[in-house]
Amino acid sequence: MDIPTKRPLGRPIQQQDSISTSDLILHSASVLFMEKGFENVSMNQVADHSGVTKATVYYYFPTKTDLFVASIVGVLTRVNERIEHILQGPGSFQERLLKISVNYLKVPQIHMDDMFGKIKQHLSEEQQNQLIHQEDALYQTLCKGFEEAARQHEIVCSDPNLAAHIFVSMLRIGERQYTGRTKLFETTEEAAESIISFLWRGIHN
Amino acid sequence: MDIPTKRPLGRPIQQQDSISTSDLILHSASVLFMEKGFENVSMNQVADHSGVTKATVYYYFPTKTDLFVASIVGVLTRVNERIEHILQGPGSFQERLLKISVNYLKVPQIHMDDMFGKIKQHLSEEQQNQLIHQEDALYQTLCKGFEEAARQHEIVCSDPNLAAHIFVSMLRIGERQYTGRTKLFETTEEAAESIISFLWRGIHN
Amino acid sequence: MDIPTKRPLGRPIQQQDSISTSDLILHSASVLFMEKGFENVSMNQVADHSGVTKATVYYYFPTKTDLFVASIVGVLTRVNERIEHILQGPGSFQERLLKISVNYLKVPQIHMDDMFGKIKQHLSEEQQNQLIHQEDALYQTLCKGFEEAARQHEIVCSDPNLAAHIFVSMLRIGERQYTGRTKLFETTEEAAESIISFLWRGIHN
Amino acid sequence: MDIPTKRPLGRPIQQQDSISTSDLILHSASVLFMEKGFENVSMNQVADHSGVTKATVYYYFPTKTDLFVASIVGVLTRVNERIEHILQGPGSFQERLLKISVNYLKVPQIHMDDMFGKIKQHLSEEQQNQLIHQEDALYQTLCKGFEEAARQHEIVCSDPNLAAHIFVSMLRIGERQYTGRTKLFETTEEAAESIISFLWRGIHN
DNA sequence: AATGAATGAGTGTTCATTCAT
DNA sequence: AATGAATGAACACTCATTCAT
Repeated sequence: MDIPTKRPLGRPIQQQDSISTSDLILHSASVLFMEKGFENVSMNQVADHSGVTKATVYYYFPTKTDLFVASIVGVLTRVNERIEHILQGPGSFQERLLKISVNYLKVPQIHMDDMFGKIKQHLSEEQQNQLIHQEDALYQTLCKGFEEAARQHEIVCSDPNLAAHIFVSMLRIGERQYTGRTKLFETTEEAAESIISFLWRGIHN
Repeated sequence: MDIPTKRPLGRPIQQQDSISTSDLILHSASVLFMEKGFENVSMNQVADHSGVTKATVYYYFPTKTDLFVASIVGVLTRVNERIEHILQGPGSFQERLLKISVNYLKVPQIHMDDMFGKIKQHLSEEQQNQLIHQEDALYQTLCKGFEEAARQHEIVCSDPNLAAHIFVSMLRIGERQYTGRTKLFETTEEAAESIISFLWRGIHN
Repeated sequence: MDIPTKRPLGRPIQQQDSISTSDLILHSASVLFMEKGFENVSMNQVADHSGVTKATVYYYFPTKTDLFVASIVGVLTRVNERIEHILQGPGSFQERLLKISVNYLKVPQIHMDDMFGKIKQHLSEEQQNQLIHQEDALYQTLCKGFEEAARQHEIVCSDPNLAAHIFVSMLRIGERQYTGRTKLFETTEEAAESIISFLWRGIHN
Repeated sequence: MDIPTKRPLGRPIQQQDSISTSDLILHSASVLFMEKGFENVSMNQVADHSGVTKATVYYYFPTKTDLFVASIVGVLTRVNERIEHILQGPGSFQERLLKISVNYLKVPQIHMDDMFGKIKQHLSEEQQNQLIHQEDALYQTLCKGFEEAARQHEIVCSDPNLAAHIFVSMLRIGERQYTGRTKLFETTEEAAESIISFLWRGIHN
């Protein structure tokens, strides 16, 4: 019988340089939500994964959807920052896009739009807006990247916003693991390269 | 108070030329599953939507996942037939692809791959295979279309399989309704055209 | 896909020397009920085990309890006949009792009285009486055996009815398989002998 | 219409010196399980009988079988203590055995072995072991009683373990209420005396 | 004689949420 | 700040039974 390390009641002594309980929960939540999706994660699971009790989770996040929104917004924010950083870095546009692709593909199931369609029903308008806003920010970052690249004549692109969306959409196929017999790509890197290469050329003759 | 037309117990009087109960359920199920996703549809909802009792649903489909698989396989099969039919029809490849896009986009949330990632956990290996097989069939149909078009020199395409996947991936952005301020497209047709046009050219200079 | 050998509708051609459907069901039922107990056997299981449909089971037995009573009465009747036959056979009383014990112990879980306590709640008075009557018959058969043996001075026994009940009760310990570390008996025969021997020292003169 | 005193949501106001909810449930459960048997008691019934909701029952006992095991182990433990206490008390062995019998017979359907056969299928190995262990403890207590009595020359008994089992087995007939016309005993006390008397003639010297 | 289709009432279990401490 | 105890509503699934064929 292993005694579960029960926290004493009351406010715990704040450990120096230990992350706050709320961040702890947020982190657990985003991991779980991204892995399993909204409906397949229970507040109990979040609590267990965080090492706190369910009531504590509720202390910080009044509802499950609040927790969901907060955790996804957090992830999107970090991804956005990462993309921005890469875009402002060195290299040709194609090289930077490749870097983004690889990074993006390594975040499991970040493709929020998939979720949104089905999860919308659970969210308040306010909560939807929060998510949409954050997602938009991400697309705008990419959009600006395409715009700048067009201005520099690195690419030809009449609708950079569309390009941004199509780019993200295409990335998704890099995740396909379950494709029956013929695996599409061997590695994340290969996937990224193929996709970028396709994006560049299209199928015209 | 509206009295719900309750069926009596026991076997109902055989109605001539009315669709079978099992097809009725299957239809309700596919509508609901595609609209809300696996977890957000309860067997009770399917039953209500079909106008039968939950027990009747279970009479035909032993588990929820069985119902899910059966209904999705049905949808995929019909979509596949439709695509095949369009591909074998008249018009340039681009025109036919456009037709497919419009059709495809009108089926709400047919994008199974999104689901799979999260739903996998609920399915037996056998059930996963069924779904994968059906999805593969669809991609193969498209793949053949790209191959043939390449042979006819309508397009240039070194990897028709990849092209098929990318095509489907791109279609997905046609569904984006919730994109905050700037709606991407006004109509399904416009979406289809923009996407096809992008697919054709890519972003190269 | 194996096609289940579906019987055609309507009355089947009566096979010569094939047992009647009703007996078939009765047999399956008694096997299942004795193995798992009343509550753990569903009408569906009985139907499957019999190779007929549930509706057919209901055609012969209007309710589950009716089927239960009929099947148990059948078993008890056969056991009673068997005991009577042994008692009227050759050998000393002790030898015949031993034979009964071994036979009895090989019928799994014939100890109806255990069941009765819990199953009573499901049975109508009439059904309870049927079972009780059949059980009584069994005890009376044994009782007469003890009486006769006392008259023949093979045993000393002031209350043969009590002796009969105690005898059956004792037999029950022969079934104990799950007794933790120390198994009580190695074989059915050993169990029967030990029990009879114990019983004897209680009824000898 | 009697308004059922509904508890409000959330943690209830701490009542001083009132038994814990978990004990309350345990008590209800053991009463019900012993009266009706495992399968005929629903979690809803346990909840109603305890005056809590089903969810509360699940708060303390994760599954029905867990509740069952916990409640039976509790009963067996208490019975064991009671027997031990009587055996260590004053009086001849026969007198003490009589006391045990009367006590034992007043606990309805404590005869676990009956249950086990049928209930096994629902229990995990671990759970079965718990039950078996507790039952064994009880038989060992009795066994030691028989051993000690033999050492004191109060009885003659070559196999005290067998004697313990047979003793318990015999007690069972004291419960027979449903024996058709001829009731075996009028009172519990009479039953106990008859059984002990019968047992004695089997172990006297 | 035997069946296929349907049902109503339950079962065990989970979950998001609430509240006194 | 954090918790333990409790709830109401739902969920997937089962079962004995009914009835037109």
